[in-house]
Amino acid sequence: MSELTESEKKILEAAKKVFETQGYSGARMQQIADEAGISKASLHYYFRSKENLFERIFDETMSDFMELVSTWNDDSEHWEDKLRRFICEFFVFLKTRSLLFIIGEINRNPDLLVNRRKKSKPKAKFITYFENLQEVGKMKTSNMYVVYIFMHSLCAYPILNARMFQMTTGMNNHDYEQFMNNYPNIVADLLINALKRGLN
Amino acid sequence: MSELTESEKKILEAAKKVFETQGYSGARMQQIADEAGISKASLHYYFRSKENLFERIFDETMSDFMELVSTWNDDSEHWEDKLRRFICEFFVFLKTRSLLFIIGEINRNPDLLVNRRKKSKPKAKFITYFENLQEVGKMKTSNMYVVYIFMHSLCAYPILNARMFQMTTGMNNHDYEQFMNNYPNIVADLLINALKRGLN
DNA sequence: ACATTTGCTGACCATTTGGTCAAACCATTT
DNA sequence: AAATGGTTTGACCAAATGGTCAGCAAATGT
Repeated sequence: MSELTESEKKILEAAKKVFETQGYSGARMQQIADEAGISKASLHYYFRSKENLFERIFDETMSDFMELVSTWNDDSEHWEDKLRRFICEFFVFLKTRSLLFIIGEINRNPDLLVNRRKKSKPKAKFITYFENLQEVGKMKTSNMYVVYIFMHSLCAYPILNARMFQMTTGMNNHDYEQFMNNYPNIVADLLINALKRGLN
Repeated sequence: MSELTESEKKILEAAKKVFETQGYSGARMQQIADEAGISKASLHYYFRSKENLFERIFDETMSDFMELVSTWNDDSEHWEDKLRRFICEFFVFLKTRSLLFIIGEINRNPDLLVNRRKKSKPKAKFITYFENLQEVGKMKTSNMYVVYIFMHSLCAYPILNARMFQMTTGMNNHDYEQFMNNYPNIVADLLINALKRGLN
């Protein structure tokens, strides 16, 4: 199925690691080659340029995020359970992808988003789902854009900013991870409660 | 009072702009010189090295953040008003500093935090303030670490991630700014409500 | 008027870095 | 065994980049 050779896989894995930690400007082709255990010339044999390789990595991670954002299957599950499950999955997802990399690169070069804008849906399914539920009268009135942003912020930022939070709260790495174990459920509680109560 | 010459001010301003948008690796000494309207040689005349100039900029912004985090004057104002006012001020503050720059550079080189750890307070005043209020029985039981992280996340992330939120919600730049006008108050409402209700 | 310090710069340097290329290597085919 | 075609690399190149330095110019001191 996968049309990638062993070398290509190694390169992409190495490139991902280096780009995500160093950013485009900070990444070095030699470092990627070393990490992949091949020569720099081989790197250029498979991927013409740094720009080329970067786009490959960026697009892949970006696609993952976009897919997640637009994933919201409209089955019969009750919205509370659905939301809680989504938040837990969202959190796990965020821990394994470098969102900081994406945000940082977009900040450096906003065109990275402009090029993608065409492909993506105009409005996150999450928002329309809850707006519909609201119209049917199954839920108090809330601005679902706010709920959407709240959910993303509460899930993403504690991961993005983990190091600084560890410092300002006095927790060490282990404490913080422990602390984060139950965190998604607290977020779910808060949002479910806010939705039930209504948020304007 | 200010012991900086006109040239030094221009350089620092230019360096801040360039470092914050491009990061350390992406920043070019020539670009900083151009932005400041002087020669590259003059840049090195005032600040020995890129590293040196970077530290100056980073430390300044970092200090601003650390000061804000530890700012929580324990006056007689009611905690609800105090919290709401703080959130509004926090939000304005975040809009004028590049938090993404700080987080990105820390991610690239965690030592930047390790060196600072000594100077900073072990625990944010915010947390102890509300923990005390709780003990006196003026408030339901909540994990104040959670409240602390909630507040930071809800304020910072919508600014950090503005571009992607604009895309996934279908708002343009103007709409989003409009939307953000009342946002701090919604955050305050949510947190005050959560604290009154109790959060575990 | 002369000397000295200070601010500033063009020209230059050493190193780094993305990228190229001819040649070697290796598995498969003929 | 020779030819073939894909893979890999050391050696090399040109441009970019952080940094240096002798010297100029303008203020400042004597």
